[in-house]
Amino acid sequence: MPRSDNAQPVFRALADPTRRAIISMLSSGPRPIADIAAEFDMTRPAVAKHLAILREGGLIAVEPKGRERINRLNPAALKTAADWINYFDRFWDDRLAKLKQVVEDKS
Amino acid sequence: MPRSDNAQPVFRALADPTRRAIISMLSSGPRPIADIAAEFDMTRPAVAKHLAILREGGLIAVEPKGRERINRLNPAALKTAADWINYFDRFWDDRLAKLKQVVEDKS
DNA sequence: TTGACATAGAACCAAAGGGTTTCATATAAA
DNA sequence: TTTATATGAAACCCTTTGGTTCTATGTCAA
Repeated sequence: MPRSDNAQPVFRALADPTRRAIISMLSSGPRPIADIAAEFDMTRPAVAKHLAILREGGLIAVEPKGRERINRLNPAALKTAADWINYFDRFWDDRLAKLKQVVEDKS
Repeated sequence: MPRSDNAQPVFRALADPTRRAIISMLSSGPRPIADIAAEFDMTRPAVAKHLAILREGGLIAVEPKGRERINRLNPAALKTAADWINYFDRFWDDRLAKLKQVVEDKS
């Protein structure tokens, strides 16, 4: 029986497509806000709000660098959500397939 | 680069704690609505709305049975979200630990 | 067939969410 | 030191969300 309360900020952060896109984007490297905002069809303050929510979920960390604020992905925070979801794997059980996949990815 | 668009209904469904609790609840067996609603401090129509959103995410299926409607968990739908999240595992890489865990669980 | 039960569904409401514009502030560059 | 840049933050707006109450409908049981 997974506890979801502590997972709430993470699931909340993941619920918006823009925020998921930001996560993808930051997986290729840290970026300042304006740089991120440039990729979306919305204003910088809107993106800043999304970043704040991602921060609340622990999904990104911010490092001030001069007048910029560099946003860096913290993928480990996804584990909270992954743990919750993966608990239910046992109910449709494809553990063998998963084992296979993990082993193949490793090679 | 994970595609998140088709995952939207699932992530949306997972974003609410009540809905995650319903998922947990249904993992121990299918139930009619009133039965589910009895476990929460809210009205039955409120729970019915949550069930509708879970249905939109494909997370539950409904089978009419007489005057009841039995809600059954479809855990496979969680795979959509799991795939998206698990993609980022490579960025904090504990693949060996995961392999170990999967193997141990299997035994 | 009449009455109780399980649910659907509409109408409504307050709060949260996702966006905007505008203004303030700190740092870098001229 | 002045100016431009990167961001923070407030105020506001419309839509969505999560909840309610009330009413309607279909099915089971007397």
